[in-house]
This record gives sequence, C-alpha cells and structure tokens, in this order.
Amino acid sequence: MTTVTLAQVAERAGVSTATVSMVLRNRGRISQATRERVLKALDDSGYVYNQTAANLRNRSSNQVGLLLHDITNPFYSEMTAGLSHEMERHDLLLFLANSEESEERQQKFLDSLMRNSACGMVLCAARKTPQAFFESLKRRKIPAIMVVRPLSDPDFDFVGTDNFLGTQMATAHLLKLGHHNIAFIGGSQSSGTRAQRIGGFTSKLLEHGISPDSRWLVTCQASQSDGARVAEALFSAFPQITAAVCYQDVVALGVMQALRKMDRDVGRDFSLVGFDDITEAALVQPGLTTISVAAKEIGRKAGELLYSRIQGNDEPPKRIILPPALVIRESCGFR
Amino acid sequence: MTTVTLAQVAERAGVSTATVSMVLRNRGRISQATRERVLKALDDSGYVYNQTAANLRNRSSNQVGLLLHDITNPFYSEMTAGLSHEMERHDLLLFLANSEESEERQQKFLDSLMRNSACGMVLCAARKTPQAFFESLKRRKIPAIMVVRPLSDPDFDFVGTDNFLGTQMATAHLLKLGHHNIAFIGGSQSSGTRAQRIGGFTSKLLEHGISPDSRWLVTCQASQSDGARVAEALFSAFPQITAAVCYQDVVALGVMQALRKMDRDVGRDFSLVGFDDITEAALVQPGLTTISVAAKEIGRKAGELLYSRIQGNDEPPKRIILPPALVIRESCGFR
DNA sequence: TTGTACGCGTTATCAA
DNA sequence: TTGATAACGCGTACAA
Repeated sequence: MTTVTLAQVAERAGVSTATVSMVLRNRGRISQATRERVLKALDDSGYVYNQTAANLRNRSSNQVGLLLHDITNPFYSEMTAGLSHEMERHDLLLFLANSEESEERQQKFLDSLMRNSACGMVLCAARKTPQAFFESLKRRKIPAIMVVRPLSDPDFDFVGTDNFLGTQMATAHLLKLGHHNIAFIGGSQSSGTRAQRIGGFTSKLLEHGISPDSRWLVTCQASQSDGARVAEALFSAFPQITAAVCYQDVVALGVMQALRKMDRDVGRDFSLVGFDDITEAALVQPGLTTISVAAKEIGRKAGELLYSRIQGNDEPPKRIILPPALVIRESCGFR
Repeated sequence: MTTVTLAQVAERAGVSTATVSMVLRNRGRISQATRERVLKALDDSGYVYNQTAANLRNRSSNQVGLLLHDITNPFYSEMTAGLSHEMERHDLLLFLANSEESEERQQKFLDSLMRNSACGMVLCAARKTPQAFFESLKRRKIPAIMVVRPLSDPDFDFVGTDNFLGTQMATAHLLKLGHHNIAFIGGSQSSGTRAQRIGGFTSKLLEHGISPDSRWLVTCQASQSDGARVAEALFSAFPQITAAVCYQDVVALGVMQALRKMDRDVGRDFSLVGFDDITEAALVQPGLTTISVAAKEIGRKAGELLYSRIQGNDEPPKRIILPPALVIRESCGFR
C-alpha cells in the first residue's frame, strides 16, 4: 500500500533520486547538510528500500541458497545454524530447500535459485546426483560451495571434515589399547565418504604392521538393525575380532546391540568406536567413544568462503577440511 | 553472462514480448501455432525467467520467511521440514533465519523480508519480543502465521499444539501406573508454553487429590546436559520421586542420563515421560515414552494456512491447535 | 549533484 | 480473435 519510493523521498528533501540513493548506500561525496536533509526525509516518510528494484538494476541479489537432503538430521541442522549465522553477518538472506535425496527436487531448487538470481549457494547434493547436474552448475558460474559429502570434482569449493584422519584417530586409539584384530563396519559400497574412512583405517593398521583382512571390512545400511545384523554374522565367523571402527554412530549402536546379545561386554571384552558424535552416542550405556565433526563450524566456514566468492575472490577452488576429534567415552574401556 | 531476455526470445520467434509473456504464464488468447513457435524459441535460446523483474513489476514475490529461535532443536527442524515441503508444493521459496532469541536479529530479519517484499512469513517469535514488534507487523499487513509458542494476541493466525492437554495425558499415564511423587522438569520460567504444560500437569495431579510440590517443578535449559544437571540435584534432594514429566524430550534424555548415573533403572525404578516425540526418543534405550505433537504437521499446516492467506483468504484469524498423542515406549515400564 | 537511460517482465490499450 | 505498442515498477550509475 502507498509504498514510498526513492523519488518521493527525493522530492521531499528537495534533491534528486541519485542523491538519495548515494546517501542510502554511503557512496559518493555528499555534503553533510544534504545528507542530513535526506536522512530526515527518509525517516519522516517511512521509506522502505526496494531491494527488488535494486537487484534488477544490479543483475544480482543478496540471496543465497542452501540445499540439503535432510534438515531433520541433527548434523545438518547444526550446520545450517552455523551457515545461517554467517550469512546474517553479511546481510545475506538464506533460502532453504530439502531435496530428500530427490534429484528432481534438487534440480527444481537450483532452477528456482537461478530465476531469482541468487548470488551463491551451498549444497550437499543428493546421493545419485548425475554429473550433468554439476556440469550445468559450473556453466552458470554462480558461486557454489559443496559441503560434507566428498566430491571428486576439483572445480568446486568444498568444506567438510577429514574422514581419513578421523578413522586414523579412531584406529590409533584402538591400537594403543592393544587391539590387533579390528573390523570396520558400515557404509555403502558406493559412498565416497566410506572410501576415505576405510583409507584412514587401513593405513593406520599398516603403519602398525597389521595387514587389513578384507573379510573384516563389511558394509551395511545406515540403521541400527542392519548394523546389528552384519555384526552378528561377522563376529560369529571371526570370534577373534576384539574391536571395531564403525562407519557411523548409528551403526555402532547396532553393533553394540549385537554384542550384548552375544554376551560380549562392550568396554571390557570388546572395544567400539563410532563416527559423527550424534546425540545418542552420549546416551547409550556404555557411552560410545566416537569421532566428532564440528557441524556448526562446517557451516560457518562454508559461509565465509561463499561470501568471499561473492565478493569476487577468484582463487582456485579450495578444499577446507576441518579436523575431527576423538571423543572418549566408555565403549573402549576406561584408562 | 549473456542473459537471454524476453525481448530476445520474442525477436527469435518473430513476435512481441507481450506474446512471449502470455505464453509463459498461460494467459490471454494465443493461437496454437504461435504458442509452439514461442515455446521452441524459449527452448532454443536457453531462456531463464527473470523473477526479479516480474516481482518488481508485480510489487510482490514468491518468497516467504521462516523465523525460528533455534533450528538446532530437533522439534523445529522437523517443523521446518514440514513447512519447506509445503512451500515447495506451491513454488514458494523459503527464507530461513535463526533469531537465537535476540529481538534485534529478529527485527533485522523482518526488515530484510520487507525490503525484499516477501509475500508472507511464519514465525516463532523470540521470547521477550515486545508488543511493538507485533503491532508493527500488523501494520505491514503481510500474511504472518505464528507457530508453536502460544500467543495471546488474537489478531494473528496461530498453529500449535495443545500443551495443556498434552501434559494432562502424560501425567494421567504416570498416575495410572501408580506413581504419586511426580516431578516436572524443564522449560524456562518465562515461557508461555511451559505455563500451559505446568497447568496440565498440576491440574491432573489435583484431579487425583495430589497437591503439587513447588520444589518438584524445576526449570532448565533446552539441553541434555542441563537436564541431567538439574535432575541429579533434584533426585538427590528428593529420592522419593519415582516419576517425572519433562518439558521436552531433549531434557528427558538428559534426565535419563542422570538416572543411569545414579544407578536408577529407567522403566523399572523410575518412569519418565517426555514431550515432542523427536526422532531420538525412539532410538534411545529404553525408548522414551512421550507426547507427540507432530512437528512436521505443524509446519505443513502453517504452510497451508499461509498459502491460503497469500491467495487472498481474508477470513478472521484462525487458531489451529493440533491434538497431541501419547506415544508409549519403554521408559515407564512395560504393561 | 543532477538528469536520465537502463535493467526486464507485465498488462492495459489499441490495431488489424 | 489475435497480437503489438508502450507505459510502468523503482533504484542505479554515468555523463554532464
């Protein structure tokens, strides 16, 4: 209703629209007297800046997109909070979308961002995203930061955690406790994240003169029940295994169940390390020793990098890898 | 770069921009032949619709805001998922902001939405939001739906749950199991939601001839650790307490931790009921009995209502109160 | 400091 | 009936 425009403010202040615009954005050289007159006119008129008009003129915007596959996952909501905070610092608005692992929704969101001339985006792509999606994204040449899920494409900025180092730490912890027969449980065959974690695991074993046994590297789905299922099969076949690094905490919780069922006492007869440090890790009995990744920090760093890209930073693509941390609870015994 | 405009498409198709615009939006009377020619031109040119220009012309947008105080809280991230889904159905983009309970950030976000001519918003206002904020919001006459936190102002649409009924159900459940010494843990002193929940709790106790002991009504922050902290203090001081209704699941999980630490067996020595039914409630051991408020559904309903308001629905303000449900798991024992 | 062309889609008005 | 013309929304930035 009765929207006040720049022109009206200009008239009221007895200056041109150019002058008002400059005052608004603190540009150019405006005399103190005029500036004050304009500021007063702005105030009196109840002017509301029309960002849309400015965006049209500038062929840009102050809006960035965030695409996740599941905002409900605590890890991602933490990350979102970190990113949101960072965006606000720079007066950028954040569009949120949940792909729910659907390429179609993902594509729709991207199109929507393009139509709205978003100035950048952060995304954790759906799992089976076709390479064509990334190619088309590159062609648009809008700043895009990939997060969390490891991406082989070197043309994108990436912010994530060090999966390799994480499992190295987990494995080193178990080795230090004297374990030699250690299994790796979880993740899906096609997961890049898993490949990295397996890498950390096996490299640390080799460093200690232990040859990884491929039969002790088992995949499973991201659920407790499947974790329990594969663990039971594994430990029945190889009772000599005394410890395990799990791909995810969720899986570790399932493994814990299986061990209990087999009358093995986690923390005494068996040592277990997870990955993610989800909330439940602290709740179960015994508490799950795990690798923590600072989700909020990933969001913050992604925001920082995105902002610099929007500002025109055109250095080669960066990979920001945040260090994970070992969180010691009781699932490996006390020490 | 080389952005294709409507005019260019028009030229290619040998028609006017008006015609292309009409084809794009399926308006007006265009012959089949022309339409096809235009569609082909659109396709060939790789045209990207400029929503900003359209918005400027229409003095509107397809963008709505969501203001929360803590997206990290699983309850709110579930709600966000529900709302996000609903918005996508209507081709609306969702701006997300986290007030972190700061009025200043909240105000900033609102101003930002106004500048960007958002067409609507959903908000869960910061706790100490001054009435002036709401008044100014009304004056802008942009559709706004309040969610979750009870609001006395009858001029706004509201979507939330029946807190009173929820704790009544929780309390009745504990009473039926034979408990008499029941505590209420969590929430902050100034919270309206808490007031309602406490109301349901105490009214149900009184209905059964039990006078609520004010020392057994303790506040705490919305975190596991604080829940554990206050629970430990409470149960040390009053070991006769055998059950508790918690303000939130998050707090209940903390209480569970504390009980375990004190060697009390949740589900046998102690009965615990939460509120929210967050994902973790089903995952912990023992599963947490809780009051489900269908966070996702609140988001969906809010989205639905908001959309109807954007479409011009000007019925009087609505209050949509979703009924809570008791979800029985193991934290109160089996029966 | 100012005048004004410009960014680009929309729609009312008018012509064929 | 079908489609073209042109004014319009409003802030920006360059030439004057």
